[in-house]
Amino acid sequence: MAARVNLVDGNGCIPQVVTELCHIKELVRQQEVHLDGSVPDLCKHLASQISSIADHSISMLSDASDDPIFKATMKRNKKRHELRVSNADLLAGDGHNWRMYGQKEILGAKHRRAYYRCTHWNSQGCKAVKQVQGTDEDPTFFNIVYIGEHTCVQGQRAAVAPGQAATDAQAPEYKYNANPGASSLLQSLSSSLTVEPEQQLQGWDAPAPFCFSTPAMASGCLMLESSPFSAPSRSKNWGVSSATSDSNHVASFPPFEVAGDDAFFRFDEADDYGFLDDPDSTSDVFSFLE
DNA sequence: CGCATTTGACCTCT
DNA sequence: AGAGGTCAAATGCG
Repeated sequence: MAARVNLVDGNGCIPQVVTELCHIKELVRQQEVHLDGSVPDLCKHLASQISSIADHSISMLSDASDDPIFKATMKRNKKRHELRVSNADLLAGDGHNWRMYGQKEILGAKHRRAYYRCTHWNSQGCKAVKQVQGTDEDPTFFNIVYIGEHTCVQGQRAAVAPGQAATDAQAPEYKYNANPGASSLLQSLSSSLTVEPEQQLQGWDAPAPFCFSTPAMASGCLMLESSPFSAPSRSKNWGVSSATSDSNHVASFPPFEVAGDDAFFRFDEADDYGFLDDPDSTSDVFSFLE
């Protein structure tokens, strides 16, 4: 199974999560939170992921009203919902069938934007459309923009990533709520902290929350839960190197590689704030790899 | 042969 | 006028 980490703040308060993300991002930037240990790649990747996703999510929440596409879309009275997903999530699909109807080079973007329409747009007049574009900063992540709502009645099927054949893997659709920005934020975090099965460490037991703390906040916890999103079919190897299929070696491919048995991980502030001050608690970090 | 994808042209909007 | 979005013929694949 693939681990999925969902962000849960202490009070279930989304604005507080955003505030905490701002703190984390700033601390990482100022190197007040620095990471050490025998698995520096893991530490660096976690820090960089948190920082980049926080940056993206924060800007998404604050700038959406200035986005010309957003404005144009709102003019047409169509609901627009944006989120960032990993390639694994893209392959797992959003539960609907989509048919690509065009691709376009976008000015200033490294990757082309693909345009998808619900396969039932013709038969049932479903108006749902989505746009998929690889992010500039991380080619393994995609920005997905959903425009309009499904009016079709269909069986839930996995969507198809650009250039990929459909998979039989079934995945529940992404759950949206009345706060698309906040929902996207949480989904961005969740998808960015996905761990592929090959990257699991052996020997860790039941999942425990991976907690982080900064001086400016009480606490935030990345709670492991049974994923509402399914892992992609391994046979598709979406984004994975062409290593032999029976190999357990994962390519140098995000989220990260993990090696070594004596892993050690801590935030410097951990002692002051009561997290990860016990060598055994290093399992808190790695347990979410299960 | 049917369906999905690709791709260049055309349309719309700012 | 330029950029983004859509159309539709060509192409590929099962």
